[in-house]
Amino acid sequence: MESKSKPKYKLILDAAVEVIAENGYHHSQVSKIAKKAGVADGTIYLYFKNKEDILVSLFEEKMGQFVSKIKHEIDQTEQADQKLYKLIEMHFSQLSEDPSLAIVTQLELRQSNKDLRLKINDVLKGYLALMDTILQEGMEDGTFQNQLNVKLVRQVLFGTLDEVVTNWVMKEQRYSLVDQAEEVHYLIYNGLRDHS
Amino acid sequence: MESKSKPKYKLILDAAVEVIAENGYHHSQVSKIAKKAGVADGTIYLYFKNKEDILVSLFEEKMGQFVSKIKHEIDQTEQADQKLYKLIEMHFSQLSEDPSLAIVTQLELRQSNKDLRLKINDVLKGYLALMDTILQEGMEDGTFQNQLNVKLVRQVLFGTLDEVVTNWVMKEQRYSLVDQAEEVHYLIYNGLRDHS
Amino acid sequence: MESKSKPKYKLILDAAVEVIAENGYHHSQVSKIAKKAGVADGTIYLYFKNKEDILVSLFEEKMGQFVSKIKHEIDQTEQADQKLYKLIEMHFSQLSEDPSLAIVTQLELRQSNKDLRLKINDVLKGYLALMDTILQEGMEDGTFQNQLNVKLVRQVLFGTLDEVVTNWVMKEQRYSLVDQAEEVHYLIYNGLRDHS
Amino acid sequence: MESKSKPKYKLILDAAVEVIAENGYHHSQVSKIAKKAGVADGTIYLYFKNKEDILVSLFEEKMGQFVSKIKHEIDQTEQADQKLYKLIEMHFSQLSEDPSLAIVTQLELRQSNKDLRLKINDVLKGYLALMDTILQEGMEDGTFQNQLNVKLVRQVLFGTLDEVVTNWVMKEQRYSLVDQAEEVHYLIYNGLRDHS
DNA sequence: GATGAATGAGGTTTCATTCAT
DNA sequence: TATGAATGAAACCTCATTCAT
Repeated sequence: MESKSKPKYKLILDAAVEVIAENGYHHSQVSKIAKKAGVADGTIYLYFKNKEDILVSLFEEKMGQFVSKIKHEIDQTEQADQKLYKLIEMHFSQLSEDPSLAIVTQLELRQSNKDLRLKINDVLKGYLALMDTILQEGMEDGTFQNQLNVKLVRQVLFGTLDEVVTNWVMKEQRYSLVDQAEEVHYLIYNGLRDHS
Repeated sequence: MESKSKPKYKLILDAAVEVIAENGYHHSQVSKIAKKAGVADGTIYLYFKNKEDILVSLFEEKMGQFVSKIKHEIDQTEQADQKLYKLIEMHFSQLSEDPSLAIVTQLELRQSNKDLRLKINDVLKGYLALMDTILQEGMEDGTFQNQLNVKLVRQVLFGTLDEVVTNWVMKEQRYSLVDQAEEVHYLIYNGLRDHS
Repeated sequence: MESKSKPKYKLILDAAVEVIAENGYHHSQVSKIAKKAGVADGTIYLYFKNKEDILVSLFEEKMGQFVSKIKHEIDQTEQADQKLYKLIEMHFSQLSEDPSLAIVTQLELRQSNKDLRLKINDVLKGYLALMDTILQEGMEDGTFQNQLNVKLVRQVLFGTLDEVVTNWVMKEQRYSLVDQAEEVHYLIYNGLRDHS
Repeated sequence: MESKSKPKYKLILDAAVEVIAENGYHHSQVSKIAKKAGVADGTIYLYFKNKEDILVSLFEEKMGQFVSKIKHEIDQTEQADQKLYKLIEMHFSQLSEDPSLAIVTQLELRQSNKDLRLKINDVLKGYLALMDTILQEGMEDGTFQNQLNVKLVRQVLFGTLDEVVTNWVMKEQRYSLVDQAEEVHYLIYNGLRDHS
């Protein structure tokens, strides 16, 4: 039951992350979220169209911050392979620092239906575009091979990161996720660069 | 309403795949599966403990065949990189040939609760072990670098395959999945082999 | 479909008595009770934990009134044998006046499972204690023999009342129950008093 | 899974008593009874019309023996008050000797519906008639008062016996039921005899 | 007579959403 | 804005009974 002067909108989203991480997606009733946020059930519907809208908004909000932080770091980095490293490292570090969010994104939100997952994918597009940019840059400046199938490589990259984080979450975060950044970067980069 | 002389067990599992692929996990009532299988609702419970058991059995059955087919092919292949290629190619081809199954494994089955997901992970272990074997072999015979972190590489491999298939399913199978095998193999293999 | 301004809690309990008396315990679905009470099915669960809780509450509520009315009358009576008579007479008269309740307590509620029956027995304890008090008093002031086994006599008394009422209910209330009070009192009292 | 050469009819009834006493009325499925009797589910229906018929037959069979044993003893007794004592004592002793039957008759069979209970009451009529005979005899020979309302007295007697046995069953048979026969007889007899 | 695989009707409870206040 | 009491649709599973063998 947080409160202070935070706008109710944010209050509700933060409550949602906590409630879902604690109870799992299917046991996260609207009434539970309302209680944790310190508002009435009905109030939720003044700020969100329906339950799904809470989840999409939650993902938009968190993912927006997630991506913009990575973008900011990358903009201060020169070489494409360094940018790739930064992306991997920050992907891991940000989720490491917010385990509740990690549980929600890696496990709980996937239990939602197809419609919601399509909307979530929309939100992800910004992140995927960022990956594309790095790859494109690297191809152009010779860091990576120049005939890469960007869409496919992006799937390799995203699929890898996603799987590594999910494994870490399912193993209950018993080891350092960030420590794996270097090795993951090596494997991906090694696959992408020109060895000729 | 299929029937012939198929044992009811198989009849029900096949019906379940179709119904789930058509209607989505959460709209796949037991009664719908029973109808499609051409049996009474109660008959389901002569063969399965409960609804979840249908799903676990479905996954066990299909995944068992999936893995054993790949294993069989790989046993007839010599070099580790060729085995890796076979695995990727057959992973893609088998799911290409059974789009209903692909929809179920990539999208619908993930909507299940944590318990079910843990059971599904158990079933996956056999497949992951197969990957480990290939990697180990390749490290020993010099096909791959010999200091690889097998567990991590396996996550790169599985994460990549999973993501590529999911993308293909979400894009409604509008392109050839198998055609991507070569490129995926190249990227992974390139990341693993020794370039010195 | 009653309503007026009665609180829903009471509305539901009254509906439950009627529905159970009419349809029998096993054909008294929650939805039937809800309809008779003029509320939605879900509303029941705002006031009661589950279906069993309706029954326990019903019994507590009705039995509470039942006993307290008898207690009140008895407190205004002097002699133990007169108190005994009052108890018998009011036991009969109260059930006579509410035949639905009589059907429910004598027949339908006994069809419940062991757990529920234990809870019902708990509720009965207050009534049995009242009987004990009367017996004790009568033994002390010489109305009854002074070496009675109170627990056993109470079983004779309660068993008799219960059987007489059940017979009346099963004979579809075709005769006056209250008219039997005097004779029952005579038989019991005659058995208890000192004839020396 | 008994067998030998017992006819299946008896085999099934004996199994029914055991199963109901062990599992309670509501958890005594026909299939469980069949298994305990060592026959197939369908076989039950060669000997009994339906499930209810098993219970009625069970009660008829056991109650028939119960009553005829009491009758036999009573026929060898002269005085009405001694016959009353015999009836009480044997009522208690027979149920003491077969606790499974006691549980079934006092607790489990009462969970059945109204129809079944009416049939059970039919079976009881023979026993109640026996009580009537004793009372009638006693009234005629002056052992009891001669203006008794036989039907009502019989309810006092049966209600008392039933309640005393039920209490003993619910207290898990932790004391001697037969030891209470004398006291119960005294209370009833004292209520019935002429003190003038 | 005996089997047992198959049937299919039936009911409690949850929870997202509304709307009168 | 905010409330929270009320709504009502929706589905898994059990088990008495049947009937082809």
